[in-house]
Amino acid sequence: MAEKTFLKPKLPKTRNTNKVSKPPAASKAPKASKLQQRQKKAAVVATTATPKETSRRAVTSYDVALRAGISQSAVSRCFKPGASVSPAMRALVMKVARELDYTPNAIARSLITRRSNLVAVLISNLTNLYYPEVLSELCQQFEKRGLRVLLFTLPHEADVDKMIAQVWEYQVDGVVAAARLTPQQVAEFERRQVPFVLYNRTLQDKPVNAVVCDQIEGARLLVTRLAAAGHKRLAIISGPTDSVVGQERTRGARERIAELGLAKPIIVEGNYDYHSGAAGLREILRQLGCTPDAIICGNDVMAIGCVDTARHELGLNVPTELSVVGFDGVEPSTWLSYNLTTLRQPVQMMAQAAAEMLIALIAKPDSSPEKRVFSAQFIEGGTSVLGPL
Amino acid sequence: MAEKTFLKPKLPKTRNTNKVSKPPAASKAPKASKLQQRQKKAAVVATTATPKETSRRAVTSYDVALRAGISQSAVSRCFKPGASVSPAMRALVMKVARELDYTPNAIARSLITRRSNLVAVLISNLTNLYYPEVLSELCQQFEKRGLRVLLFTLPHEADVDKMIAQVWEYQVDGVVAAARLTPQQVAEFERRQVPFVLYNRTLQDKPVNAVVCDQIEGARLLVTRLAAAGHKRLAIISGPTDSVVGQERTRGARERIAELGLAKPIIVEGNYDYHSGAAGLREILRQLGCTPDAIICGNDVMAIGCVDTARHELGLNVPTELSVVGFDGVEPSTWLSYNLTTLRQPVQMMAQAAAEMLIALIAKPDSSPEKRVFSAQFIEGGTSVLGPL
DNA sequence: TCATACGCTGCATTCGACTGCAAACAAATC
DNA sequence: GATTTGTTTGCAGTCGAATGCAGCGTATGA
Repeated sequence: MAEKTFLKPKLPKTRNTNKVSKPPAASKAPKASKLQQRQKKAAVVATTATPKETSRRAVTSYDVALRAGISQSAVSRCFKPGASVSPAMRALVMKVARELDYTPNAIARSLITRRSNLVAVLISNLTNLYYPEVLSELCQQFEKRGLRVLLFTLPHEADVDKMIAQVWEYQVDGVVAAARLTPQQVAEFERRQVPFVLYNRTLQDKPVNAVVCDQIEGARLLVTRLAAAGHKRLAIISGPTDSVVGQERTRGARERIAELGLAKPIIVEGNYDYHSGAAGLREILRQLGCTPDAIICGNDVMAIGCVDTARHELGLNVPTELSVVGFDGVEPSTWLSYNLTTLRQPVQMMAQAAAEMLIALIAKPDSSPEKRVFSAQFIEGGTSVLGPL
Repeated sequence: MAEKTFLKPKLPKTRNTNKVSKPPAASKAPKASKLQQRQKKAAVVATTATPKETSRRAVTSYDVALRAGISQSAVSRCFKPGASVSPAMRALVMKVARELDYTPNAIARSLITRRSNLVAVLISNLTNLYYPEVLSELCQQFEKRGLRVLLFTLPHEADVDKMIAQVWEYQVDGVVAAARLTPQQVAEFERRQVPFVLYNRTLQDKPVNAVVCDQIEGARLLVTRLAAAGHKRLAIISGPTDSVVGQERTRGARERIAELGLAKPIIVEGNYDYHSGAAGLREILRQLGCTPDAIICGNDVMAIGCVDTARHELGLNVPTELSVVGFDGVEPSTWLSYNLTTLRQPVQMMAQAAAEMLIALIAKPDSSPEKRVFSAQFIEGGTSVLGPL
C-alpha cells in the first residue's frame, strides 16, 4: 500500500501528454491511438466474456500498459535488460505484470527482432545410446545461453529435405547437425546464411564449421596397441557404409594394419546395433574358419554384442581367446560385465565446443570456418589383452 | 517456356484492379498501398546492395507477389492447404517461390493464427536410458502430425520455474511433461489453459490428462512370481524418494509382500543409476548380514549394477544364489550378459498415446481429463529362478 | 536566471503472414 | 441480354512486441 501511493503519483501523473492532448485533438482526431483502440477492445472483451473467466485471449503488453496507466513501449522496455527505464517504472510494470500473469510473447518478439533464439538440433537416431549424451549436453549449453532447442530427428533417413524445410520456416538462429547430410543439404545452410555446426561430420571439398573427433588417429592407435600385444589376425565389424565416422574408423584401422605388415583384415558391415555385432562375429568366424586374434568394432554397442555372443553363445573366452575393442566409450562399456577396451570420445567437451561455436557464429556470422578436432581417449579395459606400450 | 506463356496471359492480365484503379486514385492517394511500399523498399535494397548479393533480408511473400505481379494475399493462400486458389495461380506462385527460395515464415504465421505448431517436451534426465526412447517416439509422432518439438531438459531439478516460464514465452500449443513437477507447476498449465499430458505421472488430488503404466500392478506381479518360486527374504533397491514411479513400484512390492505374509523387506534407496544398484546391493548385504533370496530394483539399470556387482565383485551366482529383477525393459536388459527378469513398459504405445492425446486436446481443449493406464509386460529372464506360475 | 544536457517516456511504425470483406470476373440461369 | 450464382482475387487491417524519434521533465552548468 505504502509503496503504491509512493509510486502512483510519482509516475503516471508527472507527465501524461496523452490526457492533455486528447481533448483538443478530439475535434480532428484522424484515428484513435493504438492504446485507445486497445482500450475499446478490452472493454468489449470485459462485457462479452463471463465475469469470472478473464477471457480466452492471452495477456499482452497492452493489457499491462492499460492497467498500469502507461504506454505499451514502457512495458516492452521493462522486459529488455539494458533498456532505459526508471526503477520506479520497472517496479510498477513488474508488479502489474505479475498480477496479470503477463509473459512476453517470444513469437512476436522474434518477428520484429529477427532473432528467434531457437536453434535446431538435427539428430539421426536417438536410440543410438551415444546421441542422448550429446543432445543432453547440447541442450544444457544452449539453455544456459538463453537459446531454445528445436529437436529434429531423422528416423529412416527418408524425407530429410522435407524436415529441413521445416527448419527454415522456424527462422532458427542456428543449426547443429549430428546427422548424415548430403553436401547439397549442407550447401543449402550456406545459401540461406544460417549459421551451422556439424557434429562429428565434415565435408571433403568445402571448409565448414565442425566439431569432430579424430577417428583415424584413434583407430590407428587401437591397431598399434593390439599389434604390440602380439595380435596378428585382426577383423573388423564396421559401421554402415553411409556413416562417415564409421568409414574413417575402418580406414584408419586398415591403413595401420597395412603399415604394420599384418594380414589384410576381414571386414564385415554392421549397423551399429547389438545384433549386428553378434551377427558380425558369426560372419567373421564363418569366413575365416577360425577365431581371429582381435575384432575391432565400429562402436561400443556392436562390441558388446560381439563380446556377449563370443562368451555366451560360442563359449569363447574374451579376452584370452579373442580380444574385442570398440569406439565411443558409452556408459554400458564401463559396466563390470564388459569393461570394454574402447576409445572414449570426449562427448561433453565436444558438445560444449559445438554450442560455443554456434553461439559465436550467430554473433558474428561471417567468421571463417573452423574445425575443432578432439582426440579420443584410449580406455584399456578387460576385453583385450594388451601389454604395456 | 511454353508453360510460362500459357500461364502468364491467363492469369494476371484477366483482372487487375490494381492497374486500373491506380492512376485515378493517384490524385487523392491518402497513403501508398502495402504492395507499393514494398516495391519502393525492394528498389532501395536493389540499388544499395551489391548486385550479386541478393540482400541480407529474407525472402518474404511480398517479394514473391511482386515478382509474380500478384498480391501478397494470393501468395499466402497458395501455401494454405484448403484455400480458394485457382490451379494456375498456385502453379505460378509455386514456380516463383522456388525461383526465389521463398519459405513461409512460421513465426509470422504463428503470430496471427495463434497456433505455433510447437509442443514443449519436458524431460528430467536424458541420460536415463529410458527417456531417449520416449523422446524419440514422441518426436516422430509429433513430426508426423506437423508439430515441432521444443525440448526442455531439467537437469538438476533446479530452476524449473524459470524453464517453465520459457515454455510460456514460446506460445507452445501443448506440453508433454515427463519430468517431476510440483502440483503448483501443473496448476499453472491449467491456469494458462495450455493443453498438457503427463507422462508416467499423475496428481493425487486433481484429475489430469496422463499416460501412465500401472507400476503397482506390475510390482505386485513381480512379488507374486518371486514368492511362488519360493523366495522368502526379499529386499528392495528403490528409486529416489522424489520419483513417483519409483515410490509406486516400492509400494506395490511392499503391499504384496505383506499380503503374502513374507518378512518385511529391507529397503535401500538408489538414484536409478548403475552405481547406486551396486551400492544398494552392498548395503543390503551389510544390513542383512547374509544374502536375500531376491532383490527388486527400481529400474533396470540399477538391477544391472546389482547383477554385475553380485557376480563380478562378490562372486555370487545370479540367479541360483540371488535373484534380481528390474523395471522398464530397456535395451541393455535384453543383452545376453544380463537377460534380465523385468517388467517392460510399452514405451512405444505410451508415447504414441501421449502424442495422440495431446493432439486431440489441442483440437478440443475443453475435453474432460483422461488417464490412459497401460500394463507392463512381464519378461522372464535369466536373473531369477522362477517356476511356472 | 536561462541554456544545455541527459534521462525517461509515449507515439507511431515495423516485422511477415493471415483473413473478412467486397470487387471483379466467369459461368449458369431465365 | 439481364440476372443470378459461384469462384477467384485484392485490399486493408490484424496479431504482439520492439524501437527511432521527439517531447517532456529534471539536474547541471554558466
